[in-house]
Amino acid sequence: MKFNDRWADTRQCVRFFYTRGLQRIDGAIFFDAVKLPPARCAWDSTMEFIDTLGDLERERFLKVQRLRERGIEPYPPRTARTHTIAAVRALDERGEDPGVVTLVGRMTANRWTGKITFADLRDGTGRIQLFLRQDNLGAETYKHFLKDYDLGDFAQATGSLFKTKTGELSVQVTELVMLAKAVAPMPEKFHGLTDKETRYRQRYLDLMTNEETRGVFRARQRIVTAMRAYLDRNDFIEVETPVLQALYGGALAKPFITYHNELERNLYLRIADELYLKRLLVGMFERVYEISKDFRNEGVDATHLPEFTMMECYQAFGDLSDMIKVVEDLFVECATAAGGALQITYGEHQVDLTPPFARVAMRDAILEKTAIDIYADDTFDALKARIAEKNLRVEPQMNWGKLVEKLFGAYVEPTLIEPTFVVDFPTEISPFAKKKPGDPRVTERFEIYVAGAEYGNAFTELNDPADQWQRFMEQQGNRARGDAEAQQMDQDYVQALKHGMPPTGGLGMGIDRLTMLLTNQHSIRDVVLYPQLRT
RNA sequence: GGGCCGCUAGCUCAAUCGGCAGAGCAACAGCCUUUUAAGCUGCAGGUUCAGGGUUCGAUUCCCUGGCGGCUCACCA
Repeated sequence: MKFNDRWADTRQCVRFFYTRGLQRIDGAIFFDAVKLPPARCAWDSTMEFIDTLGDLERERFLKVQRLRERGIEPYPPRTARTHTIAAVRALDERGEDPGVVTLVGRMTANRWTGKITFADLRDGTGRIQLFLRQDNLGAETYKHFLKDYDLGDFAQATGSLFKTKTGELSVQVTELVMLAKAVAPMPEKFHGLTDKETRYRQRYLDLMTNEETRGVFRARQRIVTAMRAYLDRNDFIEVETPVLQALYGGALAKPFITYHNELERNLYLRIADELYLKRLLVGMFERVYEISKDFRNEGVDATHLPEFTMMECYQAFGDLSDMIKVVEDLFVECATAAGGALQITYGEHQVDLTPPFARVAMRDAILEKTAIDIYADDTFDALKARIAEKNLRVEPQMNWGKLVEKLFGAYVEPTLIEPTFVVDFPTEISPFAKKKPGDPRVTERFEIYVAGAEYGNAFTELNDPADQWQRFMEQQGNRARGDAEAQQMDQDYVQALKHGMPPTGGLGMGIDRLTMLLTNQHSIRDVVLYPQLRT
């Protein structure tokens, strides 16, 4: 512990306040710690708190105590805001003068020139300049401002609007109130906070410092709102399905396992909403959707997090072509909400999101890029050879569908820059999609690709209970051969299908990745407020 | 999981070949009544991620560990 003069000063100040505050004003007690009561009191715990502070924080905490000594509460319970900063600016732009206004916000910059200080005040809606002049505030208040206010403090400023000689809208402050003293200093104002770990772990610092970060998350909110509005408008009903599931399913992925004490059994965190949502169609809801977190116990990188946000929607009496329209509409709605334009920049790519989007069959796309016909007889070994060229891992249990998927991912996916629907996915990797009429090797399924990445996945949903049962059985076989992502048999789901599910189109879209695309962010961690980091 | 890179003051970053650990911002003591990353003077601020090793001497070289980033693999 450092016992420098500043620190001793803070101690004295704190002790002074609390002895007085606890009605123990007594010269003997005041400076004689031995006579303080042995029981823990506010003074003790405040002392312990001070011991946890760094030097700069102690300096600021000293100001907290100084304010209290003078009868000023540094954390008052209420404010008297009359306008947001954005509202004041809007009035000004219309040429209206609101008269005396009271604004609240965080002080983010000070430029002082003697008996005048220009300060920046920022609230959730914008930034405005405060003009603090000794002549307006009075010498004592002005000195109090200089001594006790720091960058980062929340303050309330009252005054009238005027333009400085450089033409900047400012508040001529006549009254200043501390709303919340910041004990810890803000990150540096010019470079801001760049350390990525700190930005993710202490997101509040990132948000208070970096305008771009706030912009990304506001855009994300607009994207989700636009998506919901579109689905609501088109008679999709928003529902909630279980996160904790006795049997997980609906996607090919590894789950998180948790344990229920009273039930004495394992439960799984859902990997998809699909099977529960489609049961609702059996129950005769015609259009349902859910926007929620899914969990997959897999790798963490720039496009994968263990928890991520998914939108799934299902439309009874619809099919793949209806989902194509939903996807195209959603891209238009969300892009408009996020940035206003359908022509977007993503990294080095310029992309036009104006429908209709291109369509290509998986076979044709692979044929074009690799000269391999996945339908030819010798396909299996040829696929393996080409995949080996790419240094991709070929597991012995991989079937034709998995090899096709690998090849597609390596040779085709990165080349799909303009929005493209890829159709006709292998049946083996599409256990919930209806087979294509006349060609049981592939399904009525598409994925939408933009800028080399996938943003959505849709099927004409499989509603034949016998076929579904067989697909589950095949998955069981895959599992037996070591495929950790294979589906478990879901008898109850098959039972539901036995009661009849209407012909249905279904779609899943990753909200995080869509937000990445529309905000030009290249790590999923930058579009999730609190991303899981390694540890 | 593999490879590469990084971790220095509250923040952003320096430190030559292994030779006294520095600057800007923030803070502190002052000056300055229209500033825009304000300016000026002064002062203070460090477990150089942790532990070990080599060395007269380690921020620097070596080893181990921690945390992170990028990338490859895995994966929706």
